[in-house]
Amino acid sequence: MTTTQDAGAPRPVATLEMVAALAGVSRATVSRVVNDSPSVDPELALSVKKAILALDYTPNRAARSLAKRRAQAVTLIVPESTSKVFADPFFASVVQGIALFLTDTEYTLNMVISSESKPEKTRSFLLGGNVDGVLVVSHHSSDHSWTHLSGSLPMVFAGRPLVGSRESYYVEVDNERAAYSVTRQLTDSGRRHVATIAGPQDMPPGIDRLAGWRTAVVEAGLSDGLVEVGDFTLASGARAMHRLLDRGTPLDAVFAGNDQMAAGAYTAIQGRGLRIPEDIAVVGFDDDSFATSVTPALTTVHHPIIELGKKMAEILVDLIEGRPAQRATMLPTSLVIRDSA
Amino acid sequence: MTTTQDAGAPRPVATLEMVAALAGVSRATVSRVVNDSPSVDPELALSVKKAILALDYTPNRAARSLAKRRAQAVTLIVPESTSKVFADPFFASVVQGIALFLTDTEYTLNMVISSESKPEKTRSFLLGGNVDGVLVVSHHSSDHSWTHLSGSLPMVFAGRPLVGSRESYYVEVDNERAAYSVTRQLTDSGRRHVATIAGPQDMPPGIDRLAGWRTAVVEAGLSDGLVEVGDFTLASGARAMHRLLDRGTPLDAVFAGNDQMAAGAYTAIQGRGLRIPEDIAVVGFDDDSFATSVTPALTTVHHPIIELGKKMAEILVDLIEGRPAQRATMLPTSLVIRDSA
DNA sequence: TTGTAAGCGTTATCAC
DNA sequence: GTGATAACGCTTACAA
Repeated sequence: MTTTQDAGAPRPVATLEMVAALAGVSRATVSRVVNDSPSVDPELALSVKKAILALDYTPNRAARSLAKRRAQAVTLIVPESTSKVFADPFFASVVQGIALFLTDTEYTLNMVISSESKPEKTRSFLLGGNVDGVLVVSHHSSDHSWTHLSGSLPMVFAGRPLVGSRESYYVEVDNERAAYSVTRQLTDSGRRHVATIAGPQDMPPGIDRLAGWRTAVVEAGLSDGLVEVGDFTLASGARAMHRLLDRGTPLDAVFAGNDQMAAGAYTAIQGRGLRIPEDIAVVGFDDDSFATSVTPALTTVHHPIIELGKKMAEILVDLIEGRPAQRATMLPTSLVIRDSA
Repeated sequence: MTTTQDAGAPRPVATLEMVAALAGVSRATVSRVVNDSPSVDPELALSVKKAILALDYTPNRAARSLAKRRAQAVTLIVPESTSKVFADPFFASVVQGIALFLTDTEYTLNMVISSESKPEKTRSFLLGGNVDGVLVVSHHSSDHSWTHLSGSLPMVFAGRPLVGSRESYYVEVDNERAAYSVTRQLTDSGRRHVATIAGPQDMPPGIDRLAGWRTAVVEAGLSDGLVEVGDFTLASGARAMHRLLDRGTPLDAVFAGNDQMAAGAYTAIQGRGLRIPEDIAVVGFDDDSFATSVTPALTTVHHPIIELGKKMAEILVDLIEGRPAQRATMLPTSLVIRDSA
């Protein structure tokens, strides 16, 4: 047991007032310099900047928010229910993109776990003026329970919300088109029994990617019956692949709804002594860390996830600051041909 | 550059003043009720509470921070360099634990990416009085570059820092002991050629777990030469396992420094047509989602990661509020016997 | 262009 | 116990 640091005596932080005194100007002028107002004598500005540096002055966020009537903060809502989403590489990258963008702005990123037990707490936090905008990142449909807040607070979603997509702001990729094109990769190379491990059918990405696959196989004159559904986790991919294999029908290729499920499919396929891509070709979606962790490296769709996060943050800031923004933003994907198909 | 267009509907947030008016008391009294001060007439308190509810009043954080000279916020520093840490299930769970604990406090959790390009920005943010405490979660040694701030700001680390551990606050498990015991699981069951895929040797968990393995194999009279080093990623585990297998020496068991590397080892082992656990037994460390995603399910060490995050936050809050706290906190681990060994 | 001064919504120090 | 009233550090009309 040791003693603690003294929390009651904060270290001396310089205030705007002190800067003003040192520079021999009024606080208003310092404030103008700090917020680089257009109209301020360059010479004065210089001496103010010198004083700021000398005192190592940093504006106090609380005071600033109070005066501006802006929190200067955006909140990321993390659904508590699914602790898995947090470990999801998709989620991780989106958050990274968000944080990266916000680093260059005046906004701070804070995170709340949307406790289902007391949604009121989250709600009042969000609506209490503590936050200028909200970001919702979740694959899962049930987590769009915050959609109704979008009337009161700027809000941007990662991916089209299942409901209320017409009045929501969101950023996504063309899942259907991308799924179609990666499946074409399979059919074009002569595969005749192309299955899919689809994502949850109550989630837009799950639905849209399945649709893209279907279009491609039908177009190639193949059966669209080889479908098993997973939940985007590695384990579910493995189970779905086993079910596919257990059908006993011919199978020479599979499109997994994301790379994690593809990795799961790998374990099932290789666990049965089959070879990728010789016996079964595999393609995925996302191009995340799983794609290059597996052997052979996975052919997949590059999903610009970090960009997606950045874009979400950018749009949110636009919204907060009253700039016009598009409701639906589509980011481009690309095919990444590796060794699995 | 006019920004006249306001985003969304700036809903009327009730202020303390309004509550006071409605309840027919002074603002001071309302404030006392809100902060449940001991001395306030129960009857008055009740009517104030009623007014609060009626107006859906939420205290303004900025104003409160300003008056209290406390940010009421703690910051999580995320190293930018390693975008991988973010997708690391360890990281994800720690953050989850932190967020869970903070939900029940007055503190807000915010995240900053410690941009290496401009460390000054991060530094001034932290030291500018915007934050009451700092949490550092990183497996990686280089990311403890913030250690020097711990003199100026309460700070808690996930895991013992490589340097300055005597004067730092941190929470961890007894990595060496746990690694020893899970390795014993292997030696006790008669395995005679027990290898390890160690974590990075510039990181305490990597070092300590290797030491635990070594003690166990030496104690069993076995060779301690079967060591390959990975970086805690799945891919590195696979590569290390291949190197182990390529040695051409007998091998019937392996302890991987974490579950991700164990999963990588699985792909290498099964990819070569060997069987787990018949040919090679595998054990891991962490008991994360990988442990149950692989087949056969992985025998591993349960690492209470969410608890670890909670504990970190708890200690940080203690520190902030001037309560005494232990510098080193050790959390218990347990063995989870599944099917891989 | 620069300064004065009035807030922003709370908390805290006093008297009463 | 309760209520004025002065901070808290900054922004922003409004003057000068």
